Amino acid sequence: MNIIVVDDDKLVALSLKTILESTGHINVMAMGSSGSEAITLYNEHKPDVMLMDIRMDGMTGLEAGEKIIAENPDAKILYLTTFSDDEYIVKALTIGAKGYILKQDFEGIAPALEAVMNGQSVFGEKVISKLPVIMNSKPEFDFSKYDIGEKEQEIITLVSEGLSNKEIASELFLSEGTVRNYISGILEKLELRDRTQLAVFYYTNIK
Amino acid sequence: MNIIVVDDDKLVALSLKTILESTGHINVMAMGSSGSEAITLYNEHKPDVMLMDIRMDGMTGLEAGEKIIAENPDAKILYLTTFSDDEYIVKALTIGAKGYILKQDFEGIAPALEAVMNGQSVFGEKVISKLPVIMNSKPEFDFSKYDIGEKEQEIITLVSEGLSNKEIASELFLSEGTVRNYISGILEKLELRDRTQLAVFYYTNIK
DNA sequence: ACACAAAAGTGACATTTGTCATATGAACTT
DNA sequence: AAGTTCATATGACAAATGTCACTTTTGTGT
Repeated sequence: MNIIVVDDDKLVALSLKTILESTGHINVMAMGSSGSEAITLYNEHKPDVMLMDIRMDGMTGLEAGEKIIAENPDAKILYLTTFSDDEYIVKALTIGAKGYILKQDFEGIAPALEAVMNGQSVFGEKVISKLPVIMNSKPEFDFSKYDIGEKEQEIITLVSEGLSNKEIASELFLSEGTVRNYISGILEKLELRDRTQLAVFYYTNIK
Repeated sequence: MNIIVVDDDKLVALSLKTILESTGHINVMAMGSSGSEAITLYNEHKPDVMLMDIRMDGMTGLEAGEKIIAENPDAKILYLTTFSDDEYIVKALTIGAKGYILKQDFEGIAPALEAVMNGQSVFGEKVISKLPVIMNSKPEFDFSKYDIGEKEQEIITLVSEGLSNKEIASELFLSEGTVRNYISGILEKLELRDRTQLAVFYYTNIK
């Protein structure tokens, strides 16, 4: 199997080469240390798999990968990261990377390459378990930043379930007028105009 | 590496055993052919990895996997499927399976097992590319079922962006009254009460 | 040109909603 | 006890919303 290793840190790149070549059936065709180099090297050698760091000076591994895949739709790119970096996972997936594994797990790299070679996708230990969470949950909304208290949050929820003021009032044992006042305050703090915008806000930023 | 193979089809199970053992460093400790058997075998042998079919008579692989993982939180289960079966992917992920690969890809199974052994997760060819889509998209709402036309859909969208009737009217070059009439009709068809409920409906069932 | 249906509009009406100024009462300070 | 704060409440008002019966306009086929 012919691969290319791209890593900022030349020492890491070299170590990888050594480890991988010692397996006997992996051949490191070339090594690079930047995103732009990655693109050049890929086109020059067309490796079976490209093993690339995700964080690099200049062009990041993701940008480079995106370009490579745009030109070579079946390019196989396996990303390496130092710690599992939530934010990049989804991005890596969407550009069509074949995997996302941790550098530390050096024993796992060779098998991962094999799997990728066979058309599969590989993700490091904690990466996958985070996926369902990352994809669904919003960044956790900071109510306190807008000075919104407990009861107000409750009301926001109820409004966002489609309840009328009267219904919310009876649900919370408040008078309808009080509910109105609460909502009025919430709208002002969130700079919204009406309850529908509040519901929209809720579904876009909170739940 | 010690594994257990569980497959409905005993011929398949046997073929897998043969293929995998021929690699030299995979040992098939036991074989099963049903979900309930899987649970017994797992507890009896505590394999490094369990390779299991996802569809089986009686208890499915998923149910069995769920129970196994509940009892053994770091059990490593790698699912096999005949064709990539969208609906199960998410479920498999949420119960904490280590992978989801295609049976057909017999060359890929051994490397996948290696990777899983190393704590990684492996997904077959087309599985991962579907993930972002599956997780975000709702089942595709059937407007025609409610007899809701083009323009009505447009209005639903606008309402769900928080626009007022006046704004929608000017956006769509309609009079405000017409917009109201449209909304009135939509609410009736969808059995909703007001625009806020419509927005809620939108975010829960459509987008 | 006529007829017919679909799309768009109107006006009137009751409700709901959002805003605001102000009031009440309970729980704490001091 | 007087003062302060906080949550809750009231009433009045304007604006937005939803409903309905009915009209006008537009487009399409004959």
